[in-house]
Amino acid sequence: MRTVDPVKHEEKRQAILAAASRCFARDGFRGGSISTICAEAGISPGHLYHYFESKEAIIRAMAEAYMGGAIDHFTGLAPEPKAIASVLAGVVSDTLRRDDSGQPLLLELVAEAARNSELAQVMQDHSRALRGLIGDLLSAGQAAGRIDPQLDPDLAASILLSLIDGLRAMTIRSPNSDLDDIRAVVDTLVKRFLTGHANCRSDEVTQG
Amino acid sequence: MRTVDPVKHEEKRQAILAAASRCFARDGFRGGSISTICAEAGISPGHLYHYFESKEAIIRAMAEAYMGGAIDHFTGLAPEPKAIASVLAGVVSDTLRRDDSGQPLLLELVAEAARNSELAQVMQDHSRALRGLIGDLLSAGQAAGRIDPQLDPDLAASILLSLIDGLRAMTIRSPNSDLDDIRAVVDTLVKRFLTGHANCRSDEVTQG
Amino acid sequence: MRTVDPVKHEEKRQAILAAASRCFARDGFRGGSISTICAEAGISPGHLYHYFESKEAIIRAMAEAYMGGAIDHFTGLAPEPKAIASVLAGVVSDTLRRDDSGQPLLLELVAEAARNSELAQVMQDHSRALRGLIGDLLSAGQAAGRIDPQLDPDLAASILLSLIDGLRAMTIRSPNSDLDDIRAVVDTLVKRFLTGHANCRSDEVTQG
Amino acid sequence: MRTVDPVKHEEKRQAILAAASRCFARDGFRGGSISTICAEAGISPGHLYHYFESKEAIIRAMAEAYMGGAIDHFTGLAPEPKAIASVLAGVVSDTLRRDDSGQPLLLELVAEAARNSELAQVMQDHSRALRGLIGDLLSAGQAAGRIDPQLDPDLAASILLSLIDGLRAMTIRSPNSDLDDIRAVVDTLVKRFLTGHANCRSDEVTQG
DNA sequence: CATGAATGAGCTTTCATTCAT
DNA sequence: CATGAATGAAAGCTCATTCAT
Repeated sequence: MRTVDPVKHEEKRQAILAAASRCFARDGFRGGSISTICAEAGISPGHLYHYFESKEAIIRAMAEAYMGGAIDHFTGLAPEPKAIASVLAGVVSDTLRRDDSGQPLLLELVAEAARNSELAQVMQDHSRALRGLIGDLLSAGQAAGRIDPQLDPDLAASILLSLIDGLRAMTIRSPNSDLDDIRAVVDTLVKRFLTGHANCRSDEVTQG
Repeated sequence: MRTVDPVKHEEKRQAILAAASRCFARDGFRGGSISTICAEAGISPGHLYHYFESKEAIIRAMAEAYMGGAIDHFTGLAPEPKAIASVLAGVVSDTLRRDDSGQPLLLELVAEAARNSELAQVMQDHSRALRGLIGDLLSAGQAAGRIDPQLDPDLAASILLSLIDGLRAMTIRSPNSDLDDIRAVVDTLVKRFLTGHANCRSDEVTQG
Repeated sequence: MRTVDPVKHEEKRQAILAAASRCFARDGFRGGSISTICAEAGISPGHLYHYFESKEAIIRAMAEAYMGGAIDHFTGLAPEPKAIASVLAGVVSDTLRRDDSGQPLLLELVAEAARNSELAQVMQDHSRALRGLIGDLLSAGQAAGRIDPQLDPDLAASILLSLIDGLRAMTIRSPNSDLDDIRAVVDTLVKRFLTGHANCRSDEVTQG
Repeated sequence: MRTVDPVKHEEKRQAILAAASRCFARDGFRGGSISTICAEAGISPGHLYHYFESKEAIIRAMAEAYMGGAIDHFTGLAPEPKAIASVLAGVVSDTLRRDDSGQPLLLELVAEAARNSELAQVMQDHSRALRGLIGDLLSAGQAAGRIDPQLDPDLAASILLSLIDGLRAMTIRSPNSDLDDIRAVVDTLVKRFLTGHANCRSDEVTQG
């Protein structure tokens, strides 16, 4: 009757979650099977149920981890108020750069949330948190006079998140696009949107 | 020697497709089963295979119909060159208005296309077509001096489509948002993006 | 209310049977489907049931036709009593020559008869008839002093038939065999068996 | 960390194979269903797939086991060179004696091999091996002066195998035959064929 | 005579989950 | 902690057969 090492337990849990991510990214939530995940994680199916009570629970945990990552990403951001528009434009357009193999997962997650209320809850909570973080940045930018003061920070944040989601869809819709070109235009779009200023080409704005 | 009405055949096919849409919207592509679809369509499981050779084929047909609808939507648009920015802004923000029960389907479709190459093909073809239609509108707008001439029409179209996709995700991410507020901001975003002009609040732009 | 032309009816029946033969030879009795047969015969599934009451009935009719062909083959044989051993040896070894695409059917038929009593009956009746025909030839040969008089004609006939069946299996077991070589040895075997004489090499016997 | 006994696994595999043999012998390969096999083996349908990856795989394994048995049978044979003709005659005619419930399976197997290339390969490999074994016996007999030296051992072996196959068909074609009578004649046939000597009635030859 | 729409049982296979060891 | 044997429901799909037209 040994005591369980909670650290090891958590590590294993994370390893399983990572394996699940890979499987789900490859095969989708319905297509990825428990036995595939077990094979990928190098454990037996019976054992997996010591860490997660169901497939559902894995998906939920994964969703939390996935979106938690996004929150960390934005939390880490603490730009000079003057540069906020540029930084946000960069964050959005960087969606297209990250060679995140989990890319497809986000869309899968959103689609699944549309019919799984528990997942929907997780998603809403995280989206609210994200909106809050971005909204704060925008407010700071407005205080510094670099963001159009008439924009509602929360609504604008909401739309920026939508744009990020949409760009993930784009890589599937139009996989042959030149990502650098797209990024430049996205950059322009975000800056024009946030500043409300004329002629906000990337070069000019970063100069100003 | 009675060759039966091909019109009836096509009608039935469409009815099955409609039933499938409802089921897939409710349960997802993997979750929606042939037997559910048959129940919804009021036919026997065996009979469905007189109309579609596989579940895959149903999904493909659905994808084509779904995206074909979008193309029709944009093809129907023939705005005054002067009003193009406004009209496109309206189209984008209207994504949020349509109580299209097929809403969740689009994301599902994109997620599925990420791992189903045949579906990916359908999607790419239609996306290209859509981009072309919107790009033409933008070119016309540029010729009329109402759209920023420095924007590449195809890239800009691509991003508008992404935005539409992203807005669909938003209704899931933040179902409690006030859609009218969102629409107003989206409107602003699109106009600022396309015109490149300062202070492009909806009211002002439509006046100009 | 026209009167049915019985000749045309019978022709169609035969055409369907021929189509069924091709399908069954290709796919087996269980594997060959009614709809495949209909496609091959160029008729609709519903119509097929005007000619045969069930798939079973088709198989039965086919079995009868198939074995009837063998009976015709042997009935047509009316050799000089002196030559009977040679002729029979030729008939047996010719099994390997006929490019009868229905070859596999015979084995299929026998295997099926092992578990389908109705088919078994058909098969037994025809086998008895065949044995009778061959037995008569053997008796004639014995009367002419060219067949070992100690052989029971019916038993010997039975074994010759077995040999024919077995040779059909051989083309599947050893498809790369040189059929001419095999035929020569089969020839020797049959002659030695029937005559009971020493050194019955084909050349010598036919001379003698 | 308990890796379970691979012996038990193999035993279960064999038990399933045995159950499958019984089902296939009764219903044929296409007629015998997975669920019937599972019922016969006393396991659940899902569980069967821990042992065999498909129905096809079961059939293949069965074919291998079945034909492997025949090889063992012949490998076990190490007769005095003098007695080879008798021994082989006995082996052939014993086909009719064995109350092997798998009898019908062989024909089914051959028929199936005619349209299943993987099965055909298994069958050809085993047939070649069998021919080799019998051919060696015949060569030994030839060296001992008891087998007609002009016979090609491989061809003769091929034909003996065919005869065995054919005798299996006979029990279906003519189930009312007196098997002992048949066996005696088969015995005669084989001896006459192999020795090439006159009057090789069983009694005489075994004396000589 | 002829069609093909329609059925529904049954097929092979997959999979989340449980449990004895 | 860890295994993998075992379950059974449900999946996608096929097919012989019937029937209105």
